[in-house]
Amino acid sequence: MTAKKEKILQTALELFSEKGFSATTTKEIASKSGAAEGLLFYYFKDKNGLLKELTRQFSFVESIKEEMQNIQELDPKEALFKFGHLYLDFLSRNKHFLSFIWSPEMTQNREVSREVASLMSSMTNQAAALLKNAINLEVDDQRMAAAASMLLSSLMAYGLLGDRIKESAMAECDQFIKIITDIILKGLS
Amino acid sequence: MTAKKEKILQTALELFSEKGFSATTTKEIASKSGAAEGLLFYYFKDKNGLLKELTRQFSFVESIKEEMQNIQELDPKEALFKFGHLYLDFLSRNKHFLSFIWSPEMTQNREVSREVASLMSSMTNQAAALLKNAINLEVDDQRMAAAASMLLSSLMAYGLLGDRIKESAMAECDQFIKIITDIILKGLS
Amino acid sequence: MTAKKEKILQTALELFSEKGFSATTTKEIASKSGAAEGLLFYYFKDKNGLLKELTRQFSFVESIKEEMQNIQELDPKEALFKFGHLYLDFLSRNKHFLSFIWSPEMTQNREVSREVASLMSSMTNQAAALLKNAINLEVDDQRMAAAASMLLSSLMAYGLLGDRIKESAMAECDQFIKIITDIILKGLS
Amino acid sequence: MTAKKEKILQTALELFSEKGFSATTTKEIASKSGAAEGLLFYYFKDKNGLLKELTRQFSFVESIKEEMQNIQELDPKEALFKFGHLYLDFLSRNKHFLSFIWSPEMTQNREVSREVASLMSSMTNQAAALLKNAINLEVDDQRMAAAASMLLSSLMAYGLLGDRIKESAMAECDQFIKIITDIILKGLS
DNA sequence: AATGAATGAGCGTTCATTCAT
DNA sequence: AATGAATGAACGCTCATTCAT
Repeated sequence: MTAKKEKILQTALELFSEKGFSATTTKEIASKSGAAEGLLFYYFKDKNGLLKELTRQFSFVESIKEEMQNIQELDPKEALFKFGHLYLDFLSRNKHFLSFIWSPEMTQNREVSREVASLMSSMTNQAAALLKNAINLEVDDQRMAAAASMLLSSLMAYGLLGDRIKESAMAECDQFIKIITDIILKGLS
Repeated sequence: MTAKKEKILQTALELFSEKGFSATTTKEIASKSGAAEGLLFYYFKDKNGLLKELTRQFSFVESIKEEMQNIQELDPKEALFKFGHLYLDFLSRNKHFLSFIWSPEMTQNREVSREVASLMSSMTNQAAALLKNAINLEVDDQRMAAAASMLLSSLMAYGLLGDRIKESAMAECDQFIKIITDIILKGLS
Repeated sequence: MTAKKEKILQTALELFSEKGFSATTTKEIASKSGAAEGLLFYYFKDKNGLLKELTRQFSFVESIKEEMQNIQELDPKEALFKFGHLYLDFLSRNKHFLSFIWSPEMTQNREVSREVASLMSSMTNQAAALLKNAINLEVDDQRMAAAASMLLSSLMAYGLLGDRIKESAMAECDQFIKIITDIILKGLS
Repeated sequence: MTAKKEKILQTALELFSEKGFSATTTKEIASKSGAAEGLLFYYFKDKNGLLKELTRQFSFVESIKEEMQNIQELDPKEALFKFGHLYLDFLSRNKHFLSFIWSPEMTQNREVSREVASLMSSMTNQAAALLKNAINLEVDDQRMAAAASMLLSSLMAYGLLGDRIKESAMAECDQFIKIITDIILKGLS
């Protein structure tokens, strides 16, 4: 992919995340990325095409998946901790884009919604698998699914809302992950 | 306040929540609320004025605080369950509006942010208090804060992201609340 | 209908006739008619809506129909002559618009084509009826239809192509009508 | 001339005739003719250059003049019929192109206009000559010119407007030619 | 000769906003 | 208080055209 195309995508990502989709103009994307406005349409057909490409790429940020390979070999509890860490990293790196993806104007968009749903589903499955490894007992499916969802949503709230809700008593990152995985594992047994 | 002004505000709230601020046109608000386009500007000066007026009357925030009054008198575990139920109801009722508030185009608005932070803080405190009542042991503050956050964020994910994440194994509402409070209480002890 | 709407229509008619549909810009129509560009879309939805309205009105130029009432009472041959005259007038008044209507970009347009077909069909019928009155014999349908078509197309060629083909030997208007009606009537008997 | 240049010209002629000049894009011409967009400008300088080159080679005009050579030797009435047939063929073959030539966006082009006028004039002369041969009497010039014009314009209307006017009673091609030549000849005598 | 990425003026259209009534 | 015709800046997008290769 050419450098100019890449630059347009990156600039669009920044602006959409910062101001929203409708509030970002194609002229703004073009001038900030140093390309002619026409080029944007030459590559992506229209403004929505740009968005589509962006969410497609974002879902490909299964760069986490690569590191998941190494995780499998760790001690189960450490693996869970490491997973929490990776997820939190991912969240903080894509903070703005995630809040963009969940905004009303995106929730209405079919393409985007589909990508997001598939991403979330794969994350939940991974979390459930790791939890299963970390405890020795059989746990019924509903309980397992709820536990996986708890893990992810607690991390998500911590990571995304972070600055806004951080109470005085709230633990630091590592500490927080340890506490919630501990509570969940104890709670499941 | 006249009925027409009220109607415009309500319609605007609905549309902003559903489609976002920029993606909603004044013409749409006017026609859906049965007012002439000009009236909107007569009352609120401009589109931003409408939004400002809207954020000034977060009546919905008060509504949940009131509902939570009578919880205190229940049996601790029942109180916790009831709390989860009320919160989930609140979330699903204001689903769109909450996602609107958190969208990029709104997070720049200081007034909105402050209001929401105060709501979340008060909910976390209440959750922590209810959890404390429901277990008999002393728990250290960080653990307690983490547990309260887990409870709220799990419910939030369940309520807000609902349609997007609901796995086949995911429990129904009541069942879900029971499972997560159970896990948290067991996990804390 | 407001004066401004009328002015826009008239200006559009002139410009479309002169330069064609695609080659005429909405900005040009707006500025030449003294209206804001937005007004054009307020009244007609889009550029095509303007065109549609124009052809609808044009077909209503059955103003000829009113004068056709008076024709019925004349002597048959005089009626035929008068009809030729009216038709020639109509052609010369709408010369440019007619050549516009038959241009490739309009022939592709369904709406326009339908209007034109209905106009032509009604003209042919009237011509056939008048011819029938002017001769006393029975004539078979195909011959009659061909004669009516001859009458109209001869007048059309005379009226529309006029300036371009006028041969030195070509008769003046009245004379021309007399000659061709005479030839047709003689030819039919 | 290279095959590619030829292909571009031919494709442009087709598209201009079908959709009009302004409504045809250079991109469309390029892709349909299998050439790169740039090549079009390399050969013809700009879009107008393409059009100019196109009008310079009205080969189709020559084609009909040649075909008309051998008519002279036939029996007068047969010659007249054959003439009508050739003319009608010519019209239907070049239908789109002729309507393109007559559209508002083209009538401004002097070169085109001149070429067409010369064609029409030569056709009218030939028609008059054939008519003169087919009847034995002397006919005055105006009557003769009118009759020739009737013949040509009736055929033109039949050929060009064809689809738009064809009434249920309208005769088939051969039949139509016979009827109108018959009417004209009878009408002249 | 031939390509196609890149350009930017200008297109049709939208929309917040004004204002006479 | 209430209307809706009227405005024009700015939007997303198209297109003829250029130019490095």
